[in-house]
This record gives sequence, C-alpha cells and structure tokens, in this order.
Amino acid sequence: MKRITIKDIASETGLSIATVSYALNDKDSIPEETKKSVLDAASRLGYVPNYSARSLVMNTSNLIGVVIPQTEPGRTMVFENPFYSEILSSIEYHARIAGYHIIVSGTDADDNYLKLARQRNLDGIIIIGVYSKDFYQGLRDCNIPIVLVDTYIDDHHFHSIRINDRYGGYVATRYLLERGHRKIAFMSGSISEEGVNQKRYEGYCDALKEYGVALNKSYILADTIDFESGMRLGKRMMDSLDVTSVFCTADIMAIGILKQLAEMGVRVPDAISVIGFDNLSIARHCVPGLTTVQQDVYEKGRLAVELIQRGIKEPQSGKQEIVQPTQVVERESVRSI
Amino acid sequence: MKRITIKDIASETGLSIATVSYALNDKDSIPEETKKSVLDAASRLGYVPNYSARSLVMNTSNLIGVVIPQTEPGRTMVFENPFYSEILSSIEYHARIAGYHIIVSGTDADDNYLKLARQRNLDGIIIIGVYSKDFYQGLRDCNIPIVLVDTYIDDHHFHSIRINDRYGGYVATRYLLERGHRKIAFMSGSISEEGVNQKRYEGYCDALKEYGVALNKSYILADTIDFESGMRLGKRMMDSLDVTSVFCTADIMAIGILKQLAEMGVRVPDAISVIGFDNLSIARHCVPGLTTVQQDVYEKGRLAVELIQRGIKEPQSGKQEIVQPTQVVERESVRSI
DNA sequence: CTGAAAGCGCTTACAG
DNA sequence: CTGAAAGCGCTTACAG
Repeated sequence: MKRITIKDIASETGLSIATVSYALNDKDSIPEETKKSVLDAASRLGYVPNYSARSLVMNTSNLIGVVIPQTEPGRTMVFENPFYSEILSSIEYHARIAGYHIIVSGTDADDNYLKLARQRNLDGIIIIGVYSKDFYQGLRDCNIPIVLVDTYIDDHHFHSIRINDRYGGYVATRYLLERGHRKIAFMSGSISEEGVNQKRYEGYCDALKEYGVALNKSYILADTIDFESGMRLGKRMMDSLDVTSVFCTADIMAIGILKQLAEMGVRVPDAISVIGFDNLSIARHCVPGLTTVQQDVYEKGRLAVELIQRGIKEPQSGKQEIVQPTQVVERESVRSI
Repeated sequence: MKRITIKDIASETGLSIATVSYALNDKDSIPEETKKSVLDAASRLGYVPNYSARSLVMNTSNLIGVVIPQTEPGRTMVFENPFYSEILSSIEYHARIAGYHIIVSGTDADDNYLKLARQRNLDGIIIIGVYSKDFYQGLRDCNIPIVLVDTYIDDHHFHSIRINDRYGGYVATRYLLERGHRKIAFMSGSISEEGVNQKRYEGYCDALKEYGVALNKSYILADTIDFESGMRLGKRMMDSLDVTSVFCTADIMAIGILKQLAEMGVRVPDAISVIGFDNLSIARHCVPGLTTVQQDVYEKGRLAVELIQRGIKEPQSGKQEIVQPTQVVERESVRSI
C-alpha cells in the first residue's frame, strides 16, 4: 500500500505541492474553491499527513512526554499506586482534546530523559514525582515547557503543580487530634528533601505542636509507598507501638494497613483509626471506606496539559507555580475517642 | 540551543555525513578507528539522533501504539479498572527494554485509529478490548503487526492474545458448585458477540449443566464494568434475588458488590459468597480477600510486545493466537455450604 | 574505505 | 493567487 502524499494530491488537482500544502493548512491567500478541491482530493485519496516530515521541518512534534516513576530501577511503572494511572488518564484525555499525543515512559531516576526529548522533538514534558538531581540536568535549557507534578524542586525553568502538602499533613493530623487522638503514628514513603512526604511530615508536626502534643519519634515509620509496606508497617505498629490512630501519607499504603489490621482481627475504626492521603478510587472502594485527604488528581492532569499548551503558544511567558486546594474527605475509618 | 546533527559531527571529524551515518550505524565497511572518532565527536558534541528524520527516510518510527477503551465516548481512559493500568505497565516496560516508545490513547470505539497509525508511522499496534467493526476497518491492510488483546475477533490479519474465557467462566462457576452452591448469580459487563463476557457466560452455563442445575435467567445481571455497577447490581441481588453466591466477571465490579454488601450489613462469605475474575491487585488488597480467576496480566503485556517485535522483524510470519492458562485463586470470599 | 547525491514528505520565504 | 526551490536531518544505493 503506497502512502498518499501531498504530491499525489498535487497531481490529482493539477496544483503544485506548495499550494496543496497551503490549502491543507488553511492559509488565507488560498481561495475557497481551491481549498475545497484540495480537501476533496485529500479525502478521496485518503490522505493522512506524515507527522515525521512535518516535525522535521517545523521542529515541533505534537508530542508530550509523560514521565512516571518506576517501582524499582529498570522495572515497570509504579502503576500499582492508582494515583499514577488516575493522573495519566486525565493527562491523556486533555492532551487528546488539545490535539497532542502522549508518550509515556516509566523512567529511571538517573536516566537521561533529555535524550528522549530530543530524539522525539517533544513539545512538552510532564514529570510526575521526584527524581535525582541528574535527571533534571539538561532539561533546564531544553527550551520546551516542562511541568513538574508533586515536587518541591524550586527552579524557575519549570512549571510546577502540587498541593500544599504541609497543610494537607496538618489538616489530616488535626482531624485526628480534634477527635481526641493523641497517640498518632505517622507512616509515609521515604522522607526526601524535595518530595511531598517531608512536607506532610512537617504538617504533622505543626498540628501536634498546636495541640501541645510532644513528638514521639518512635511513631514515625517510613518505607516505600506501596501496599506491602502498609501491611508491614501495620504489623509493626500493632506489635510495638501504643497508638490509637495513624496518619498515612498515601492511600495505597493505608489500604495495606487496613488489610493487615483486618487479618490481625483489629477493627477499624473501633480499635485503631486510620486516615490516608490522595483520595484515590480505592479509598471509596474499600471496607471500611477510608477517610483521607483529598487532592483533585483529575484537575492536576488537566492543569498540567494546560500549562504545556500555554508554554508552547507563549514560550516567553513566565513559569507558573500552581498550588491546589486540599481537604479531608470523611468516610468510616476514623472515630472519636 | 542549536541542535547538533550529523553535519556537525562531519565537520568536527572532517568526514562526510555519509560516513558519519555509517559509523553511527556501525556498518561493517567502516574501520574501527573511524567509528571511534565519530562516536567520540558525537558524545563530545552531545549528539542525539532525530527520529523524525530517521522515520521519514526509513519508514519506521520505533513507536508502538497502545489503544485503551474510554469510559464513555470522548472521555477519559478506563483506568478506574486497574486491569488496564496493569497491562499498560507491562507493555511499557517490555517496549522500553526492546527500544520502543509507546503512544497510549484512550480511543473511541468508532474513532479511526488508522489515521494515527499513519500520521505517526507506527511500527505496531496493541489494541486492548473490543471496539466496533469500523474501528478495525483499514487496520487490516496496514502492513504493520497488530495485536488484539481480549477479543474473539477472528481475523488472520491480527495477532491475538487472550485466555480461555469460556473455561475461566467454567472453573469459577464449578468452584462455587463444588462448594455446594446451586443458586449462583452471574454478573458481567454487556455481553457482546466478540467480547470476553459472552464466553465467560457460556462457561457459567457449561458448569451449571454439568452439575444438573437449571439456568435461571433472572440470575443474570449485566451492566457496565465498573465499581458503581457492582454496587448497584449487588443491591439488586440482595433485594430481589434468592441466591447464595455470585460469579462476577470483573474484579472491579466484584469489589463494588463487596462494598455494597458491607454497607447493607451482609457478611461475605457468611451470607453470600463472591468470586471475581482478573486477579487484579485490588483482589488481594480488599477485605475479605477476593477469590477470583487468575489471568497473568503482566505476561499478556509481555507477549503483546513480543509479538509486535517478531512481526516487525519477520513481516511475513503468520499471525499467532495465544491462549493463556487460567485458574482460580483462593482467598476468603467464598465458603462451602 | 569514503563521499557526492538523491530522496523521504513536508513547510515556507520568495518571486511572479 | 500560485509555483519553483530550498531545506529540515537523516539513510542508502552507487561510484570511485
């Protein structure tokens, strides 16, 4: 099957390829009749533009790169945490509406993403999560809009979308404090400088201080953010900690805690109250429903694409930093004591 | 920032662009020294090949298209069902290993995917789920390897990967029958000709017949495959059906049933036994753990990429149909009566 | 072993 | 209003 090109349309209509190209791109100088005959011929022949050719000359690809962390170096994407599939879903949708295609890659922290960006001539990049310093190297003077989601890397080269994680950590903890809890465990992923966990931890501390509760370091448990760690930490909590509640900075991990407690015969919220973070679908799905801190993942995805689009249209416009609101969603996993 | 091209390497090394290209592509005719000097210059200058240019001349893109159904026409991808994110994760991983990038799109049933395939010069397509007849139109003589996952469209133009859904439906139902259940509800997504639900339904009928249990049509409930339908159908089951168990052809839906029953105070498996299908992570995560029919989603993704790769290397090789094994995974949602 | 040249399918000043 | 021509960055017969 031979590929149909503008050349074919040109010979079909008796016009030059230049005119065909102009007509296809709806240039003002071309009269309506000419346009019509070109468009007719195009659809008659089944013409589909070749984006590689267009990309080559226009230096633009209609492609947005989406970077998602891996579970382990060189492994699959971290989709076990539905946060990533939910935001990807939103990004794909809004990119599609806007006429872009997305290339998703589960990328190593120290991978050089710049290579992909250049190979594919990406028009924009959406980076979800925190990576090593090296990862961002070179991306800075890449000259295309880049949106960082959920990081505290402070760099005016990048747009940034996140919630106020410190405040989120604060309201979650306060929610427990208001209900009489004083012995509150804190569980999270690894607490790194530029990640969200550090901030949520600070919020936890803020709330404790406000209520005059001393920080008990032994109540702080960190591990990787997944279901299994939730199970493990849940066990550790029951075995060695004397707490009435736990604030867990990721729903997927909180689900693990719930599962562990169920297996140990510990009732939630009767014996232990649990509050999560993210408000993923699973928080709604599980039994008991998980009280958690809401963030609008769909909106995050939408905004990411919007920032990319704007960055493409107005390359000179300043870098934006968007902070989304946050609040507690009440379900059944916390009780007053 | 000017883009570095083979021209720059040529002038840097004093060679022609032809020689540079040959060296970069490791052609035999080029002596090692020349190659080395070219590679040196390339890395010194930070050369990254432009895939658009390569794609244009070689008519190959190193791009695999992945098609995922939408929740509703023109909406987001159907990622609320973790089946899709799990398989996407596997596809992305294996594609990455093999040196391909993937473009994922949540595509309308009647969208013309052929357009994207041609625009981007896709090297292969992985299509997950069932679409309208129109969707496959044109894709047939597209000349690139196409893998259909989870459909019964019988067409030698396409590779196909699935499980034996009829057998899956059979073992699930038999599992309940063996444990004394005779009144077994069947819940699924819409039962369409070429989809998996029809086959699973047939398996359900097979098992009933084998055990001499008459088919009760009122026990068959179909809706969309998501959590909310599970909730709805669960309610309907309790309100109007006199059953002791239910076979639900999708875990995400079964989770909805579990949630509904919990809210109604109906204990699982004490009052009602539930068996699902897919063995997604959530089946492990929920309380009680969901007994379900296992399918190796990771393996499905791996095979899909493998078929694409083989199809690219050996365009003439025949179309394969791979049927994956299946079995029941026991957890806590079914009891003997 | 190396290079000049054509060509992939498009866009875009420029000229008429 | 339309077309000839150059060029985007690469690959690949072909000639030497």
